[in-house]
Amino acid sequence: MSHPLVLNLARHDRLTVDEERVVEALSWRIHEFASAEDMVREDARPNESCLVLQGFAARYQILASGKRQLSALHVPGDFVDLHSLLLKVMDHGVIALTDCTAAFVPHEELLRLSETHPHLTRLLWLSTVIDAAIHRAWIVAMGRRSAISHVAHLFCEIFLRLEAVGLTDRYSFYFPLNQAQLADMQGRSIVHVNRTLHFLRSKEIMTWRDSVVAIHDWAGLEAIAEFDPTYLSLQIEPR
Amino acid sequence: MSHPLVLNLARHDRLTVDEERVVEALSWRIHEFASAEDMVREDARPNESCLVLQGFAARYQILASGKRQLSALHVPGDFVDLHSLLLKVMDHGVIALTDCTAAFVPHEELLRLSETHPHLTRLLWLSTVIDAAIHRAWIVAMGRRSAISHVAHLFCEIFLRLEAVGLTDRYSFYFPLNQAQLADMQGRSIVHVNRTLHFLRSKEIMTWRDSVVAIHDWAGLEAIAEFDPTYLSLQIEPR
DNA sequence: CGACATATTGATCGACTTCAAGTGTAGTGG
DNA sequence: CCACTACACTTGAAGTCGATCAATATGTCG
Repeated sequence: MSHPLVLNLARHDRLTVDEERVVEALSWRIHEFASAEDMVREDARPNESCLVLQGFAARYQILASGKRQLSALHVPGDFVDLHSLLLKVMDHGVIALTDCTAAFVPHEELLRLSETHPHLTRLLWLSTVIDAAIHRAWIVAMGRRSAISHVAHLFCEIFLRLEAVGLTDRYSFYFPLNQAQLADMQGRSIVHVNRTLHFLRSKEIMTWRDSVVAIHDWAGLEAIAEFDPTYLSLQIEPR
Repeated sequence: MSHPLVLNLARHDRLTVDEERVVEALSWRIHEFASAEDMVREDARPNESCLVLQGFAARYQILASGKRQLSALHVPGDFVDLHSLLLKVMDHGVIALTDCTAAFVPHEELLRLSETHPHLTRLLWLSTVIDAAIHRAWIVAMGRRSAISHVAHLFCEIFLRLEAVGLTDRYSFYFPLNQAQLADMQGRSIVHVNRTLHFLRSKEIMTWRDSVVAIHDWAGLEAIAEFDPTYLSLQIEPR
């Protein structure tokens, strides 16, 4: 069984045996978080970066009014907090949306790796660039898609990302979030998210009950979302 | 006079003389674009990356309905299309919002640089990570700020980014875009952007006439935007 | 006839109005 | 925590009006 980060990077380009060893030799510190706990705090200056092993996490910011916006959702295998390696100061927080297990690695070791392993470095770089591509897809969805198309787009994305890490079962997957968390991803009210879910259910496109999402009409969902998976970079290429 | 990319990178960390030489030795190809021309096309697989020398550019996506959303604004000095180096396929297009001059550098040379100059590589990586941080700020603004706060936030950001490259004059700057382009950044209609600008004008906070933005009450603008410049990473630090 | 000034036209943009649709707030009950 | 209702507010769509500017046409004068 390979290390989760090896599996993550190997989804975009082949790794050499040496590169796999280097990743596995990093000193990973495992830590568990309860749902709603901060994994990384906003404005902090972390000296390690974290990877999600189990559970769902999200990047977030809170406004003075108390309103919260999630700017990214992270699933098992994602190297969530690689950004802090270079940003130094967190512009956002990372929160556990469910109980989570995370692995932390010291920035110092990642810096050393960047001095000696250019190809591995580019793959780490890639993972932050994919984060940015996903951010852009969210911006487009928030700005120009209807509420229904937006939520459909999000479920298309989540499905493909979970499928890539083997966490789907045909067209359904375990998704133990609540509608308030989904509303904070969409930048809409809970009531309105509820309305859009009601619509998708009534059209027999998808359901979400007891923490399980079941997509009954993938083609229909994709069509409503005008979904194009290019931005997820789910192909192996020399990088 | 240093190369624009040297100036860009040196805003976040010191460069050695050797590093400056390496950047300047890259084979830059200069190209001019008329307003509304594509600098990089969506779905393309570019083999070079481009930097904005003059003018304003933006990342964008177009939906089937014809609606357009800009996911980033780029000002002179920005290494806009570094993302394509690792993404390979463009998930978005880059368009000139005004007449623009851009400099292109082959991916091949950037790859070679990444093999030999780890510190420079990290600074290039940083520039993409800052793009991501700006994307997050936009997501938060689109999702949870009022239309007025959103537009105020955008003008705070643009002001600081232009100030960093010496393109401001006290609290005013040349900004030759139109309200339709601003609407496509905000994900709102032209009419509503017009309403928000009217509000800011009526409160004597800022004006935008004849392609010149003048901020009359910076503190007021910052307050409406709840602006925190952390995400722009405008400090020099070892990275 | 050419040189120059004055209209006409069309395109673009900003400002504004009206009305309809989308969305949020507050509250209920399961 | 989900589902739903009622009502108010925010925002969008469509359209009008006026200002500006460039390109073209027209007119006047030497």
